[in-house]
Amino acid sequence: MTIKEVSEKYHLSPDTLRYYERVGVIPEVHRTAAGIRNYQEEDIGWVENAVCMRDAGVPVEMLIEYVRLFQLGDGTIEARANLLKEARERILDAKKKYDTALEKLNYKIGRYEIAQKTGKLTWE
Amino acid sequence: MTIKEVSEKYHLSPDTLRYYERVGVIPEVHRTAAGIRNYQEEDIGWVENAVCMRDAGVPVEMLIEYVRLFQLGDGTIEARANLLKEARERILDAKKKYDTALEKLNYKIGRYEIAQKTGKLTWE
DNA sequence: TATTGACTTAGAGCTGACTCCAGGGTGTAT
DNA sequence: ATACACCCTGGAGTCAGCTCTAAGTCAATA
Repeated sequence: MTIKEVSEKYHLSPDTLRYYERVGVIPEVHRTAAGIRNYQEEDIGWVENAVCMRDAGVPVEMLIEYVRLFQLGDGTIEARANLLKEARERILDAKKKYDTALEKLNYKIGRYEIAQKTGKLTWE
Repeated sequence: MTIKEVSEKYHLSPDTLRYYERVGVIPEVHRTAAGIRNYQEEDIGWVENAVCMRDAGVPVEMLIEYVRLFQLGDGTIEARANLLKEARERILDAKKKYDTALEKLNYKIGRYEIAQKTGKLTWE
């Protein structure tokens, strides 16, 4: 799969894919004899993972660290597990904040819907 | 309430509070005769709201636009309601992505817990 | 064979959201 | 009255995470 195909499949630019590889968010991608990136299933798996984690706000630094540990082999299993657990905690914390904001928004939107009938907000 | 007290209450720096005011994330704060910020309940309400929305990833630009519309008065009620609904949609979308990432993480962490007993991951 | 278009790298540039700094004013405790 | 912690502004600096540019390579088509 070419870089363009992967970029279209995962809605990120070829530049971003190259950037992820360059800084180590994903390991080095397979190449053709001419040096052109030729994404294998393995590479695509890493991309999919990176996109998923980035979408959940996991920092690039953390993904880089995970890949680094992964490449060091089985001795880093515990460290990697801890990293994953930390990522999970961050996401759970962020989700709580999202819920707080949603409650506030729902309340406000409710008030606005009443206001749209009367033409004015009675209090803020 | 001084800027320092507000900053401690909401865990953001005085610089950030001044920045929010300068760019319009919150309306102008009340001042003492000497020109020192003296946050009233009203001002604090805006700060609380800004913190809550920022924590949920609502962009600064959107908060600025809301404050701008608010200050234009009742004629902007519909526009403000739409803005709030857009914010809600964004947050809901982001939450979905967080759930996808959480599922992935839970699955992986489960595999790592098994691996920690055997000392190696059998497949990746 | 010449052009087109997608690929390559290294490195510079951009955006959003702060964060810091210089130079100066304020307020209160000793 | 002087020290000290706090406050002010305008503007520059920082950081994460991309995004773009220049200069060049390669494969396929007219």
